[in-house]
Amino acid sequence: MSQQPVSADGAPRPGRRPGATAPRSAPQQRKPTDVRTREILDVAARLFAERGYAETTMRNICSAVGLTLGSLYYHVESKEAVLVHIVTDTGGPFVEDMRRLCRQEDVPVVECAYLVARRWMYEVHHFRDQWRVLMREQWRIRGPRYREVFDLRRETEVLIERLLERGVREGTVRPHDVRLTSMAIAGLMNSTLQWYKPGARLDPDAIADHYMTLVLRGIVTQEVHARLPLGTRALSAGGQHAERRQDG
Amino acid sequence: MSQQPVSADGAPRPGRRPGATAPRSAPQQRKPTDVRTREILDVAARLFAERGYAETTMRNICSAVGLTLGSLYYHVESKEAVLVHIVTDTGGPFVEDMRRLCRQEDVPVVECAYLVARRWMYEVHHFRDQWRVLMREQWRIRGPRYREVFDLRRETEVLIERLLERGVREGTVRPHDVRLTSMAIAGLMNSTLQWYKPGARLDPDAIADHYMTLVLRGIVTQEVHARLPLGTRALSAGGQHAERRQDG
DNA sequence: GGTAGTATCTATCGGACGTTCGATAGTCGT
DNA sequence: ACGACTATCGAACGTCCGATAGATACTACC
Repeated sequence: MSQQPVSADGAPRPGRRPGATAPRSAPQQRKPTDVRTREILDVAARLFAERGYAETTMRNICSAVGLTLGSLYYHVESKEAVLVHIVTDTGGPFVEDMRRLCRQEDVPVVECAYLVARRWMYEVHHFRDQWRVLMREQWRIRGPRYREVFDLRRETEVLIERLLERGVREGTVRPHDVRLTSMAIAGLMNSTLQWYKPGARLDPDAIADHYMTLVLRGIVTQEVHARLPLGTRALSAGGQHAERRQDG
Repeated sequence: MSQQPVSADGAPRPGRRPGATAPRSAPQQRKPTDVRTREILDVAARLFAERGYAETTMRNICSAVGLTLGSLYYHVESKEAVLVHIVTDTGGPFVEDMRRLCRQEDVPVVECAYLVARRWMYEVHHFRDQWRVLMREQWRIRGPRYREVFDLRRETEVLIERLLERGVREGTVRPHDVRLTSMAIAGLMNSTLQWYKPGARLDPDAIADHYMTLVLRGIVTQEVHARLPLGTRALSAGGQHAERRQDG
C-alpha cells in the first residue's frame, strides 16, 4: 500500500500540513483537545468498529486520516494507546451521566429508570463506533489500565442496583435479585448494538422505553404495573439529552 | 517459541503418534468425526475464547495440541476454516434444538418459552468457549459462509417470533412488537456470556427462569401474569437437557 | 532574520504470522 | 513383502505489521 496522504475513500485530502501552528497542548495527552489527535481517534474508532482492532493496521489509520506512518506516531503513543483512549473517553463520560441521573433522589425510581434507559440508548447509538469498540475490544486492555476500565463497567452496574434498591424502599419495586436485574438491563441495552441500525423502524428512545418497560413490569408492584405502557412513549418529555462532546 | 510437542500447560503429551491407524474418514471434512481434528477444534475454541481469534496464532494451537505446524495443516485447511467449523458446529445443532422446542404446538407457549430459555442457557454455558467465539468472532466470516452463519442467527430470531405470535393466538400473550421482544430474549440470554461464570451463585436454569419471567411478565395477559414466579423455579421438571455431542 | 518548536515526510528494522513443501515413519490390505 | 495411505516432522518463504530514526518544511516569537 502506498503512503500517499489520500483518505480511504479516495477523496482529496489537504495533504501535508507542516507545522500548522497547532494548539499548545502536548500530544499523547490524556485529554486529546488536539484537533488532529481527535480526528485520529475518531477515525480509529470507525475502523476498529468496522474491521476489528487486530485487523486494523496503523497504516490503515494513516491513509484514512491522510498521514504517513511516522506522522501518526507523532500524535499517538502506540496502537494500544489509541484503543485505551477510545474506551476511556467513551466510558468515562457515560458513567458520569449515569451517576448524575441515578443521584436524583427526588425523581421517582420508575421515571429515573426510563431516563437511564434513554440516556443509555442515546449514548450507545450516538457514539456507536466507540461503543462497539468498547464492548468488543475492551478486554484487550491489560495492566493498570484494565482496572480502570473494569471499574467503569462495575460502577454502572452498582448504580443500577442502588436505583432498584431505592425503588424497594420507595415501595414501587418489589424485593428481588437486584444484581440479576441490573445485569439484565445492561445486557438489554448493550445488545441493541448488535442489531440496531440508525434510521430503523424504531428510534432509540422507543426501544429504551420498550425494554425498560419489559424489565420494570417484571419487578414492579401491582399498582405501578398497570401504569406502564408497552409500545408507546413512556416519558412525555423527550429532550433529556444534554449535548456533550462534539457531534459525529 | 519452540516446536516441541508439549501442551500449553506444560503437561506431558503423547508426543509424535505416527500413523496411528486413524479412522477411515477423510480429514478436513465437514463432519469432523476425526478424533484429532475434534481435539484441534476444541483447543482452538478455548484459545480463541481466551485471547481472541486474531491474537491466537496457529503456532499457539500447535503447542496446545502437541503438534507441529506442518501436522496441523494436515488436519485443518486454514485458520479461517477452523473458525468456520467452530461457529457452524456450535450454531447448527443449537438452532436444530430450538426448532424442535418451538415446534411443540401442544405445549403452552409460556412453558415453551421457559424450555427455550433453559436450553439456551444450557447451550451457551455448556459450550461456553465455542459460544464466546461464535458471538465475538462470527462477523469475520465472509463470502458464502457468512450467509450460512447469518441464517442460523436469523432463524433463531424468527422461531422466537413465531412462538410469541402463537401465544397471541393462544390468548396468553398480548399483541405487541414480537420482533423487539425476540431481540430482547436473545440479548438477555447471550449477554450472560459476558458475566456469568460456572459455579456462580445461581445456576443457568435459575437465570433462564428469572430472565424469561422478566420478559413474559411484560407481554403476558393479566391472568397469566399472576402465575409467573420471579426468583423461584418456573418449571418443576428439571431434566430437559438431552445430551448431544461429547461432554467438555 | 534567526532560533525554537511543531508537524510532517521517507526509509528502515526486527519480528511474527499463515501457509507450503518435501521427507519420513508407521500401518493396513493384499 | 510391498505398495498405498495416514500422520507426523523440520525448514523455509513471502508478506505484513508496529515502531523508530533522522531529515525537512513551516510558523511564531523576539
